[in-house]
Amino acid sequence: MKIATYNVNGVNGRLPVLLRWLGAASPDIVCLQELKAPQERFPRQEIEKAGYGAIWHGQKAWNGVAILAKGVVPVERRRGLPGDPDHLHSRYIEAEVGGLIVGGLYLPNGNPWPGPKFDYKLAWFARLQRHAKTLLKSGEPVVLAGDYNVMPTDLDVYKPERWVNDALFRPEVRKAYAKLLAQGWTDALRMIHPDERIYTFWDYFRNAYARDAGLRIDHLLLSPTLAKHLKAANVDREVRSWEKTSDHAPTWIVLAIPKGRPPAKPKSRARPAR
DNA sequence: ATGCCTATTATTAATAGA
Repeated sequence: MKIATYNVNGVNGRLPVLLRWLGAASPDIVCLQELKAPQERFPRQEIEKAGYGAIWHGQKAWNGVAILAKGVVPVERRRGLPGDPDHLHSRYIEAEVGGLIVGGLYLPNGNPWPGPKFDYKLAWFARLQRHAKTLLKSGEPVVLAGDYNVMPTDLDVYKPERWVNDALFRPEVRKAYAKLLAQGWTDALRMIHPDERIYTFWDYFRNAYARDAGLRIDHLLLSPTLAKHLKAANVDREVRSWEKTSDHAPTWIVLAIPKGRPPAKPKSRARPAR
């Protein structure tokens, strides 16, 4: 079972790149971010033709998230996080796919710091933490995948000192990410590659990809029941070199579970005697 | 260094991204 996250940076503008990558990588489940398309302009037919069912939450010009699944339509569980005061930003969508719960997210960028956008990012992060805790407590197999807009550590930035006051690397944001992990989630890329410099994003500016001036900001977090089955994780970084490509590269994991046969929900230990 | 690139939306420029 291969699960990927990909910030496409415009699902219509990048459609040839998306379809080419889907054909080459053949993921079972994909979380997409930054559709940059209103609900009615999602390229459903082209994606269906490629063999994927889809649910999506669009928005005019900005944001937008989707979940694709090979051969099936994801069963939507929710869109938006509990406690969101406006629901104007399309940044979270959650579905059941083949017995797994998949949360696809696009965390706010938050620049500039300080300011209202940064405050919104922290507030959104807090809502994500609350919802993530609820998901963990359910004991279900869950993956939370998306563009978190945070580099968790120095190892995830080509030049940490240049980013210390950026909203993607501010201590408050890194702490929020660490606090989320401390609930019991596993950062899949880091589990497989504990010491490697791995990036998922390269700026369009300054020839960043050629210089490998990258950031690791796209993450797949696994609940304990899924983390046990993690077999591989990586970034399809060559996609970043394609024509008319996104500034992010697809990031993926492989779980050693048969498709549609998720690990059994752990039994409750404290079972009343009868 | 606050610009360099790229997309969307609405009219040739503004805004957001990270």
